[in-house]
Amino acid sequence: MPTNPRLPRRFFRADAESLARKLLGQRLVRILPDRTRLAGLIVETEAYLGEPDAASHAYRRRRTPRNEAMYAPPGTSYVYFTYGMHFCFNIVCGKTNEPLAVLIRALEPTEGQQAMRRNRLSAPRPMPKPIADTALCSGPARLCQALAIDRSLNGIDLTTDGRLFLEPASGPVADDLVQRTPRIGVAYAGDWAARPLRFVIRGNPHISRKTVPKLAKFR
DNA sequence: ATGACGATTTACT
DNA sequence: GTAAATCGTCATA
Repeated sequence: MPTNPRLPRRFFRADAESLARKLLGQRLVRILPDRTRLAGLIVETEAYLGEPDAASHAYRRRRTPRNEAMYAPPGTSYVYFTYGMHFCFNIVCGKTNEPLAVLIRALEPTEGQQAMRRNRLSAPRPMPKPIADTALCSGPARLCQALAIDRSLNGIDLTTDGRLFLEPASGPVADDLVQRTPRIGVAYAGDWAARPLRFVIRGNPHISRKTVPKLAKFR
């Protein structure tokens, strides 16, 4: 049976800012072990620029077991565990050995919302009320939970793997629909905290925050 | 071996 | 608006 086209390797062979911009409107697809297909359109991303970027896990070319996947070829996944309970999913870009990545921060769910909701209702904590569609994948850890993305998907090749990949969706998002803001949760990064490296589809209800973050304290 | 911290989310005032 | 949850990771020693 025919398989849908995917974004090819060359799509990811780009600097992090360009890729973060180009990923808006593209489709992220997750196939579960039972063959359930989950998918959503990317509506929020953040670029992490590697060596010079104080907010990046690869700042000063730091290389540890955790972030090893950042040094892999473009189109590799980088999934990391944080705050003792959450996973976040990135797409590695640039060239091999150049630790650039784009964090996927929110999706507009398009397929498998029922299964997503089921995934969200399990760990780490049950939720009291039904989850609105706009809250299903509106945050980097939420979307990982909804799509059942965990450590087992770290370092995989998104251009060939059958479990997690990207498909081209509606054409490029128009420039006037793209809004840039500072990145979320990187106040520790000094000057880099203020750089407008977060990309969102303006006004989309599935993004993680409604308002532009204000700059928190330095240190 | 130890301790400080985190590319977050949720509940609660 | 503030704080708790929760533990792998990494720098330091």
